[in-house]
Amino acid sequence: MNAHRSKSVAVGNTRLATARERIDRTAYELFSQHGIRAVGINAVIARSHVAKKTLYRHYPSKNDLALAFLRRREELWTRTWLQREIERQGAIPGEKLLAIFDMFDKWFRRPDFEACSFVKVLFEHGEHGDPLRDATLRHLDAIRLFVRQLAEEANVRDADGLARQWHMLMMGSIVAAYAGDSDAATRAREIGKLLLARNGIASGSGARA
Amino acid sequence: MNAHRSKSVAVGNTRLATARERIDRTAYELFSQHGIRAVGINAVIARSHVAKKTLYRHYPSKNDLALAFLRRREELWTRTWLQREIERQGAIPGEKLLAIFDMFDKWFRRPDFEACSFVKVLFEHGEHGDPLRDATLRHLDAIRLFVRQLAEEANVRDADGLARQWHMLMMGSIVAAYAGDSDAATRAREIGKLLLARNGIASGSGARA
DNA sequence: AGCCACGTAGACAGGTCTGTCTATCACGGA
DNA sequence: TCCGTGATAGACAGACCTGTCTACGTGGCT
Repeated sequence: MNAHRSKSVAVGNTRLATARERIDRTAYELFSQHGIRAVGINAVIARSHVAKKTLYRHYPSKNDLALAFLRRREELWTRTWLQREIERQGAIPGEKLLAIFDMFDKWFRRPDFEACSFVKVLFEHGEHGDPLRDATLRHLDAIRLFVRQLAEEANVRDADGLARQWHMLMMGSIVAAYAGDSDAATRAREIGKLLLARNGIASGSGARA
Repeated sequence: MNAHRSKSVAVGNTRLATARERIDRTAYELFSQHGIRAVGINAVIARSHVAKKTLYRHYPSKNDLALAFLRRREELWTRTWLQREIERQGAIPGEKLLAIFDMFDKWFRRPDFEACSFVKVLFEHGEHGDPLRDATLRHLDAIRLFVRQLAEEANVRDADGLARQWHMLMMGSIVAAYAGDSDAATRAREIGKLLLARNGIASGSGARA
């Protein structure tokens, strides 16, 4: 598949990559920054230097493009960024869980921080029956299940319960950061330590790693 | 002002109230249920049985109507619902703070629960410079300041810090509930008790009031 | 050489939304 | 009685957005 220009040199962002790749990357940039509703198809094709017909060949509708964006977001944000980085943490029980908030802290301080796409899309397309809503819920579930794995590794009694509380903390800190509190991750981490202590996990010193 | 039909009988919802009142009530219903973006001016005028010209006489633009909706939301939700109900709680330190989550629990289980309008609008109109964003942030601040008052009443050391953590919990539970976890308030309440204990407040038994 | 699949460029239809404007009605006060 | 004010009903302009369609170009494969 991807004949013709598919052997294009792998370059920066928009130069000579496949049309498909340019679309995907541009949609990712624009959707994650401004949300899905706010970005029109015309903005995507203009920024990716692609003909409208080409975009609609690869994605029959904007909805399909949005679903592909969410999949890519899980690939890049959840798996490659969050999970991969967490997995290289030490094995002290609870260490990985707390490390989530250390990563969030850096994330929240990025100048282009634009909140979690999943939460954002959940509120943008929250109407029941919207396929985007359902997809978003599945992606949020994936994150929560990852947290549950970490909780199981830490040998807590009710791993699912802790994971749901932890996930709630994560989302709460994202909203707080989005509302302007750039120390939200630190505050959430503090609460996380209380939760770990309540579950019989010491979780080292009081200071941040 | 409000001549002519202004002395209309105070009735149910859309019957014979002032045009202004019908607009306000309809905008509140529709905006709080579906969000601001999703509801068009035409939907508001249709449901409130008002001429488009009348609406634009009272509110020069949809933006103004949205700002008025947010003010009304603070009036009805924050002040009349949340604060008034909390203030009639007992005076045991931390009792009022925990009562927030008892109210949230009922709120989350309402079949028409559609999340917090402020959080929703924050994500819908999050672009920097949008006047709706700024207004929303002020309304969220008002809630947080109320929580801080409660924290001060409870004599905690860092009332502002606790209020910010508490507010984060509140928003996190709202997102979690919106994502389908109807027990989100109970989970948040549990965390709240840990926070109170850490601040030297006993907070009664383990069971819910 | 010639076909074909993919690409670009952009006009266009059809829909929706905001906000304006016209025409008409009804009530209260001078 | 007649005027003014606010209300109704709805057509309309203008913007924008999705998705279709036409016209054309070009490189690889047979």
